[in-house]
Amino acid sequence: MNLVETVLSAQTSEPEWFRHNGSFTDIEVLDGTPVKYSLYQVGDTDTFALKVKATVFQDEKVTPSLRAHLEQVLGLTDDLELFYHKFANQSEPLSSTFQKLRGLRLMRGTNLYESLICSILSQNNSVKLWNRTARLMMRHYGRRVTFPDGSVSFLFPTAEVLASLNPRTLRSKTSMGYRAKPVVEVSRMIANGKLDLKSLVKETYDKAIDSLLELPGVGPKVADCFLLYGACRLEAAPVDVWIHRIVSRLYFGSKRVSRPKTAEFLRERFREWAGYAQLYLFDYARRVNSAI
DNA sequence: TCCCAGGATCAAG
DNA sequence: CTTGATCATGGG
Repeated sequence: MNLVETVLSAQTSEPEWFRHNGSFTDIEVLDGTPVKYSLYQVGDTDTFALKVKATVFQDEKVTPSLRAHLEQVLGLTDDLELFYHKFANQSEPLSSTFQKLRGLRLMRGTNLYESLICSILSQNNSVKLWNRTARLMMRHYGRRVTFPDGSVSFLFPTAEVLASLNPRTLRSKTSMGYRAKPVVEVSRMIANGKLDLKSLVKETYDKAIDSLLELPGVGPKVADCFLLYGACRLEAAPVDVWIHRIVSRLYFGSKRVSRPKTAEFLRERFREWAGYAQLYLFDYARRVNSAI
């Protein structure tokens, strides 16, 4: 496990965790109650432990829930060694990313609605900006929680609350630009029962994609983002500008390939590891300057 | 000032 | 099925 690389990889469909001198902090509702937790890694990449501290109300027993939550969010059961082994041959360009990124895991969200909205916010936006937008949205429209240690946090707003807003109001409060309209529209579809994400993600990949593409503000990349990070569908490979560039360079001799074909290529080549391949290529392209 | 950021959408070719 | 213009917003 490489916790720092994993959390800082910007590979999430939920707002990034806060970083505080060596440890990360996040809030999550577990068993109906907000839990604030901080964690850091001890040991090295191959032999490690995660030290977790939770701030809870009263004497709630959150350990089992928190453990299960972190296991899912950090992909702790993903068999990275199998992944490395499967694509270890030198003729596979992906293998050149393994050394630097060893221990990088794919983070998942745990809230379908939040993942979908954040994926919409991320379109044609920088990670920094869409995260700021999401935080503003939480502060303005999310439930306010005061933890026993005195700290105050805001949860992600519900679909009902965002559905009740005028898009222009949402836009002026959060500077999310033209994305306010689809955010409100999707929220209304969920609030009035026309859209059920839970049943949507139970469909096959192709069917789920088709349904998602009918939603306002949701195109191929956002749909894949939601399926991969929000719904843990590891066969999805979102193609953004970075992936588009690096895949064209590494696999097509820098020849221009369309985005749909890039996505299709990744899915067919890496199958159930397409999401992970995308993760490693993305991180490699962004962090290793000479890669592009 | 222009270009870019984890794009989507619509009109034309 | 591909290309171009347009869409807000802040950073570089």
